[in-house]
Formats: sequence, structure tokens, C-alpha cells
Amino acid sequence: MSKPAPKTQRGVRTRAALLRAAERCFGDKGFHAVSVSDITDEAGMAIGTFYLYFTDKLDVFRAVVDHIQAELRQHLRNSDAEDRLLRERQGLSDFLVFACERPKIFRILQESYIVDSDIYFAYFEGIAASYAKRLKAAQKNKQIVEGDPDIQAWCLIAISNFLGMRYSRAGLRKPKHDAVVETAADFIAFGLAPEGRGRPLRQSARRSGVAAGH
Amino acid sequence: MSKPAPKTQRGVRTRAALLRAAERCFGDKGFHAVSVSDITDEAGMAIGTFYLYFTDKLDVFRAVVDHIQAELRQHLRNSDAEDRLLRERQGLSDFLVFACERPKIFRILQESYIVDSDIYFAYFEGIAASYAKRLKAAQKNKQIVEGDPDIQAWCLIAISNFLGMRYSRAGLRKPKHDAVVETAADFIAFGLAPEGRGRPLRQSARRSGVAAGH
Amino acid sequence: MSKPAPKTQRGVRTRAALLRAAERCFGDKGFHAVSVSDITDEAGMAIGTFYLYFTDKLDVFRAVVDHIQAELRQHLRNSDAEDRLLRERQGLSDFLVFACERPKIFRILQESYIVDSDIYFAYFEGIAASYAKRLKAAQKNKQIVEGDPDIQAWCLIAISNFLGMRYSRAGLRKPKHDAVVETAADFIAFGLAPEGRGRPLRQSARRSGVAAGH
Amino acid sequence: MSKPAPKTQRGVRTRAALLRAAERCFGDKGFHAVSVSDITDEAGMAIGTFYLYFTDKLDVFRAVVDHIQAELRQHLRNSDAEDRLLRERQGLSDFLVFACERPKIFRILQESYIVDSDIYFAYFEGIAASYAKRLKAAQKNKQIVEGDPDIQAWCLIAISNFLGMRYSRAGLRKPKHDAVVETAADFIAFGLAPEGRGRPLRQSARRSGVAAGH
DNA sequence: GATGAATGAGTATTCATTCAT
DNA sequence: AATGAATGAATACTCATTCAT
Repeated sequence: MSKPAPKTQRGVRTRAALLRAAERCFGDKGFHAVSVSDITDEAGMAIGTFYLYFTDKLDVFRAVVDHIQAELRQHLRNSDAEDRLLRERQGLSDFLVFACERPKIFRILQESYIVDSDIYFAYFEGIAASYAKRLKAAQKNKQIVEGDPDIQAWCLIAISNFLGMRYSRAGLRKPKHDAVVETAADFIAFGLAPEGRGRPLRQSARRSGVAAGH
Repeated sequence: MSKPAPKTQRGVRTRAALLRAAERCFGDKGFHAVSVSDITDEAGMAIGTFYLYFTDKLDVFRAVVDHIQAELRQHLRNSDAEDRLLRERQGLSDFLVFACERPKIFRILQESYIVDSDIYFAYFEGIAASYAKRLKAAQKNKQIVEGDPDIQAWCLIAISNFLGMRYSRAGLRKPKHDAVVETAADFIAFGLAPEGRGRPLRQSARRSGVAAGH
Repeated sequence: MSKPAPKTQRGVRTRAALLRAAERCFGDKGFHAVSVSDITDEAGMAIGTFYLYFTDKLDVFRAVVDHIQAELRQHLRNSDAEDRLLRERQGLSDFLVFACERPKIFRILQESYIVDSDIYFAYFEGIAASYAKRLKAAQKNKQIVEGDPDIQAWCLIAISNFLGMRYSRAGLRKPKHDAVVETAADFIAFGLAPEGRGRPLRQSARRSGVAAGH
Repeated sequence: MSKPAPKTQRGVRTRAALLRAAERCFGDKGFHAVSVSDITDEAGMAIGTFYLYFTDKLDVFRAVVDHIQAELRQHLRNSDAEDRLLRERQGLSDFLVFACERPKIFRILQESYIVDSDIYFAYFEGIAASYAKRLKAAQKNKQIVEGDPDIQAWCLIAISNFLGMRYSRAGLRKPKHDAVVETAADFIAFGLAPEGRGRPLRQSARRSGVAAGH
């Protein structure tokens, strides 16, 4: 039901401009408070132009979310430590950086849970699946605790995502960000289990300068 | 801002009926798709009556969310095991039961993140604060891993809430529910740390028949 | 179609309180912006009470205007110089005092031109008639210029009323008020005719301290 | 605040048609009794079209009044006698013709006193200012009585306008119109002052056939 | 007499969408 | 491709009025 891709170079640029304008609008006011003419106003175009490239407000919204998900994926791809837990720590840190530095964009992502939960979960399911594969392997190697790797994956995502929702609200500046990452990474590593055996990990994390971030 | 409380018994009943009708509507169609007249139709009243008790659709929405939060709080209050981790397991299980058995209601709760994030986080902050107090004490007694107890609290909430979002979607029947609780509880207990030292806990949990639920 | 007069003392007081409340409301917001419940709120009563004493918003409005007209009539009655022109001057001054010191009340009077022009003109016609009678006599005595005394009466009213509309807007404090009265009184006395023969009058006016007013 | 001017010829025509329709509606029923859909019905358009050109009912009302004021100004421009008082007589006559021949239009003008007194007085202030300039010069030349020319101007306007309000009510046909003009013009010329020195003027007025009008 | 809950017709306003230019 | 005028269904909200208590 989506419109065919633009055929001319000019069309490509127009569509992209509309997409950017829509992202700004949705970020500023949220899906329901934005009208199609808000978007075309923001893009400096006539209303009619919108319907050359998108069928619907929902149609652009999906395209915007798709774009944001790709950006987030890109942003997280960097995390590539060899150590399992260190990698988690790094991923969590990166996720929080994204959420807190671009809160409006992150909010659009979360809004998709309400507007179209399919695209919301489709994204996380993709992440969960690749997580789960790695977790399964790690279990086989006795590197991590046993349990359904898929559910473990969702636990990991839960922490990143919900802390993102929580801390992208008011902004999360440097020292606090590090504290969140540190405690949450320990939680991921050891849960609430007693005995602070997390020291070596935390030290290695510090040494490698992971959470130095933003 | 809000309307004054009804002055007669009849008014109290009418207001309550509107609240219930609104809850049904919001659960069925979501905040933005519901019109005020949907609510009054559902309640079998005239539109004008709505405005005797609420200023706005947002006003009822807040009242509905408030009510749901109270119910959820009530629902979770039951969890009262003496063992720390067992208690977490139980709380998680109860939360998932609520989310999965009343997915529409739970969805309203989540929608408040978009509609009015203040009331969304106000609720979780209340929970987080009481969690944090207990976690702090537990840390002092070396029962759990070190770390900022407030952040640990948010990690716990993250898992319950996000798994709730995840699994309330398609429904989560008995065996699956238990698997989720088991793996997530282990995650809470031990994170991803290797060595399956969770056996005693898990067994005791089974023995006490916690996740038997729904 | 109007409600019967209240039978009890209590009823008389209630009706009067509603009337005063209505006057305040109409003065503050104008007829159309005032609702019946605004009036009962202002009076500290329940809506239903209003309909015990008035049929309608228009019904109170008429009663309010009637009351204002009586007050204005009362206010103007004082002017009682023996000299024709001096009397006009005094009447004009009093009228302006009323208009400028109670601009909200005066505005209600003017609003009746739009809301119910019958009551508006009924008032002025009453005044015009008594004016005309006196003017006719004065013409017979060659005291004033010839012409249809009714139309002359309307010219006099025009000046008072329109200057009232004009100067009640921003308020008209002492010195300006005197200047307006002086020039307008001369205009009434001599029109635009050349030769400033108005001096004696003006002096007598000053001597008798007419415009000392407010 | 107001909507941007239409960008196409078609838009210009549509806006003008709406304006005319609004004028008819306001004239027939008065500002408050007219709904936006009354206007669009009268214009044979969809409701939405209204909001392309006006923000509000008040917005069109202002535009309508503006248009009427321009017409009235145009209508009065004709009066161009060389004699001061003759000119006043002519202006008064023209004003009454406008008020009495187009009572509905004139009523809209007066209604603006209630709906938006700023635009009401802005119009008269413009007139008063140009009047005052001429009156000042005439005073310097000893052609007219002394006094604040601005206030004199408002006295002149008062008579035209209030007689307009008075006589546009029931209609004012030929002989009566002449009588009103004659007496009022004398009033303007000589006020109530005794001694009928106005004869020459009145005769010249008659000779030049001023009030022959309608 | 006084109250205030209930009503529902009426009005303003928005906005997605179409289409002629 | 781009424009922007036109549409009208949909919705929020008000308010005069009634009536049971």
C-alpha cells in the first residue's frame, strides 16, 4: 500500500526532505499531535506533495521509525569487545548514549509501541534473536548461567530499553551516566547475587575506557 | 483544573460509571482513538454528563491510569516471601500475571508513557523508591551485590515491565509463563554470571509453588 | 412571560442578589459571553434557583437594563438649574459622570441597543419626550432656535450619549471632563455659529460650580 | 493572527464571496446569532473553506466592518460644498441616507461597538481627526465658535451617528428625512441659541437642493 | 424555596484526502 | 513533480433548561 519509490533524483530529495521534516515534527509533538500539513509546512512544501510519496501519516511514521531503528542499530554496531560481559556493558552504554543524547528521536521509537506495536517489537525481536544465538553458544560453553536464551535476551533488552526510557527524560550527564552503566552492568553480570565478584570485570572495563563516552 | 468532587451520592455513582466506561474504551481502542462520546455511549449517558465530572479526555485518562496503578499496586502487595530473591521472583510473576491476564488494562498503563509521561514515571518512581530502600538494607547485610540501589531498583522494574510489555501481547499461558519467570528470576538472581548456583533457590521456588498462578 | 414576583421575603432577597450578580457579570463580560451558570456562580447559588425568578438570560438582562435606566434617570434628576442652557450643561456633565465613573454599567446600557433595541430606545424616547415638551415651550418663548423640538431633543441626547460612549472608554478624569463639558455645552448652546457670545453662560456655569462633580 | 492572503485568483474570489455572505448574515441576524456554517451555507461552500481564509467568526466580522467603513467613507466623500455649515448639512444628510437605506449594514457597524469597540472607535477617530483639523482652521478664521476642535468634532459625529441609530430603525422616508436634516443642521449651526440667524443658510441649502436625495 | 445532576442540541474547529491547474 | 483550494466527516465542548430530591 506504500507509494512506489521516486523515479527522479528530485523526487528522491523531496521524499527525504519530507522524512526529515516528519522526524522533527514527531519528535517535537508526538504522532497524534502532528498533522500532515505540519509536516509539509516544516518541509516548506504544499500538502499535495506529501501524498506523492506517502499514503498516510502512519506511512511516514513507519518510515521514520524504520530510519531511526537503522540508526540505532548502526550506533550499537560499534560495540565489539571480545569479552561477553564487557560487550554487554558497552552495548548498554551506547544505548543510553543514544537515548539520552537524542531524546526526541528515542521517544519516537517508544511511541511506535503505541502507534504500531508490530514495528516496535519487530525491531527488538531482531535484536533478541541475534542476542539469543550468542547466549545459547555461551551457555553451551558454560560461560553464562543456564536458562532460555531467548528470555535472557529479552531481559537484557529490557534493561537497556527501560533505563533508556527512564534516563532520557531529564537528560543524563557524564558522571551519572557512568554510575548507571556500572551498576546496571553489574546487575547484568551478577544479578543481585551476593559476593562482589564483579571487581575484575569492572576493572577491565575501566582500563579499556569503555564508558568514557559522551 | 479538575472538576470538583460530586456532591451527591448519585453523582459519585455516575462518575464511577464514567470511569469504568472510559477504562473499557481506552483499553479497546487506545487513548487517541477514543472520543468523549464513545465513553458516554459506553456508559449510556449524555455527552454533557461527562463534562460534569471531567474537564477533558486527558482528565479521565489520568483518573483511569491512577486507578489502574492502584490496582496493580494492590495486586503486587501480596508478594510477601521472607527470602529476598524468592520475593523478587514472586513479584515478577505477579506482575506478569497482571500484564498478561489484563493486557488491555496493562496497555493503558503503558500508553500513559506517551500521553502523560509524568504519571507513568511517578508510579514507577514510587515503586523504585521502596525497592531501593530494601535493596540498600540488603547490601548492608551483604545479601546482594553492591551498587547504587536506586539503579538496581530500576533494573528490576525494567525487567518486569518490559517483559510485561513483551508477553502481554499475544497472551502468555501457563507453561510459557513459568519458563519466563524461571529464567528471568535467575537472571535477576545471578545475571549472566556463569556457574549455576541458583539450584537451591529455584527448587525452593518450585516447592513453594509460587509461579503456579493463572 | 416573566416570572411572578417572589412571594416571600427570602425570595425577594434571592431575586435581588441574582440581579446584582447578573449586572456584575454582564458588565464584566457582556451579554453573550455570560452564561446563566456564570450568574448563579457569581451569586453563590445553584443553577436551578435562577429559573425560579427569571425565564431566561434575556429576561434578567432586561431587568438589569431596566434597573440601570432607573439609576441613570435618578442620577440625572438632580440637574435642576433654572437657566435652560445651564441646565443642559449640567445634564451633560452628570451624564458623562455616570458614563465615566461606571463604565461597565454604562456599557450594559449600550449593549441593549444590540440585544434588545426596543428597551434601548424606549428609554431614550421617554427622555426625548420630556425634553421635547420643554423645548417646545422654550421655542414658543423665543428662548431657543426654531425647529422640530423632538428632533432637537434627539440631538441633545445624541451628544450626551455618544460622548458618553466615547469617553467612558479609557476613563475621563477631572480636567478633561471639564473641557469636554465646556466645549460640548457651547456646542449645544451655539452650535458652530461664529461669534463667541457664550462667555456669560460659561462664567455663570463656573460660578455655580456645576462641573465640579466627581 | 489572520490567515495569509489567497495565492490564486480563485482563492481571491472565494474569500470575497465569503465576505459578502458574512455581511448578509450579520446584517440579517447579528454577530452572535450567526454561525460559521450559516456563512458557508449562504456562500454555498463547505465549512472547511471558511477556515482557509478566516481564523474565526470574529475575524470575518472585523473584515466585514472594515469593508463597511470603507463604503461609508466613500459614500460621505461626495459631500464637498465650499461653505462650512452647508458641508455639515450635506454630510449629515448623506450619513442618514446611508444609515436609513441600508439599515442592516449600518447595524453591523454599530454592533462593532459591542463586538470589538476598537474597530468601532478607530473609524470615528479617523473621521474626528480630519474634522478637527478643519474645525481648528475655521476657529482661527473666526468662522466658528471657539472650543477644543477635537471635542467639537465628536459632537458633530455624535449627532450624525446617533440620529443614524435612531432613524435607521423604522426607516426614514423623504419628507421626514428632510425635516430631520433641517432641524439637526440648524442645531449644528446655531445650537439652541435664540435668534434665528440661520435663515440665509437654510435658504441657500434649499436652493442648492442638497437634501433632495433619496 | 433551593439544589445540582442530567440532558442533548448546537457550534467551532480540525484535518486527511482529493483534484484541477 | 508540485501546488494549494476545496471538501465535509469527525470531534470537543458549551449551555439553556428540566426535574427529582
